[in-house]
Amino acid sequence: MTRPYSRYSRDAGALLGALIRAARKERRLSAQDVAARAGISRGLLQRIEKGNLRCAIGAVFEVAAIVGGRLFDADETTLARHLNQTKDKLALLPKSVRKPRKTVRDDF
Amino acid sequence: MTRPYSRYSRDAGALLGALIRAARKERRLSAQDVAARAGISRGLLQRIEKGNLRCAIGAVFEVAAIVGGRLFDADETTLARHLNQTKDKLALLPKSVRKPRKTVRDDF
DNA sequence: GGTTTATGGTCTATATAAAGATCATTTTGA
DNA sequence: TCAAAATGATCTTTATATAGACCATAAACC
Repeated sequence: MTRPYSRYSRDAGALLGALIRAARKERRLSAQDVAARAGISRGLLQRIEKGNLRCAIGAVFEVAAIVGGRLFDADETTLARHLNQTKDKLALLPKSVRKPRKTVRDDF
Repeated sequence: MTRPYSRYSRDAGALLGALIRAARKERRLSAQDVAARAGISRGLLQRIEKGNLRCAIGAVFEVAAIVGGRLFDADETTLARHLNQTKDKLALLPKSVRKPRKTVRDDF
C-alpha cells in the first residue's frame, strides 16, 4: 500500500477500533490483559484501538473475538448478509472499469 | 503476533477472503484491476483472497469497498449491531481473567 | 487454431510492522 | 492519602509484509 487510505477505510478503522475499545472497557479488561490473551503486544493493541489501518487483520480478529464476540460467523455471516442485501445497490459503487456482460450470475 | 492464530480468526479470514473473491468475480473485475484501484499489488490481493491473516486491515477495507460495498457503515454499523445483539452472550466467551464488578454499564 | 488476458506462483529488495523496554502520567482501589 | 495498576507515549531492534519483476499455466476472446 503506497497510496493514502480512502475516507471510508479510515472511518471503518476508527470505528472498529473504538468499538473494540468500548467493548474492552465494558468488560473491564486491561489492555495488558487483552493483549496477552490475544498473543500481541500492548502497543499493537493501542494501535488497533486507535484505528491504525496498518495492523494485521488477524490481530484485529483475535482481539475482537476476545473483547466483543465474533465479527463474522462461519455459517451465517454478517458480511454475507450485508453483501446480499446490498447486491442490488452495487451499481452505485464507483464506476466499473470494465463493461459488464449481459448475463448475470446469481450463484453468489 | 508470535502465537498461531485461533481457529476463529483463521475461519474469519478465509471467509472474508472468499467473499471478497466471490464479489470480485461477480462484478467481473480482474485481480489486476481491483489491485490497481485499491492501490495495492496483485500479490497482496491474492493473499487477501486466500484469507492470509497477516495483511494490513486497511488493504482489506479498500478492496472490500471496491468489490462488495461496505463492510461497516459509519453510522449504523453491522459490527455495532452485532455487538449489541450478542451483548447478553458475552458470558459464553472465554472465561474472564478479572472478576467483574457488580454494576453493569449500559452506556455502550 | 492463435492471441491476448487473467491467474498462480516464485524470488528479491525495501519499507515498516511489531515486540519489548522504558518512562511519565493518570486512574484506581485500599 | 498513598501505593499499585493502567495507560499513553517514545525508542530500538528484529522480523516480515509488500511491491515489483518474473515465469508458467489457464482461461477468454477473435
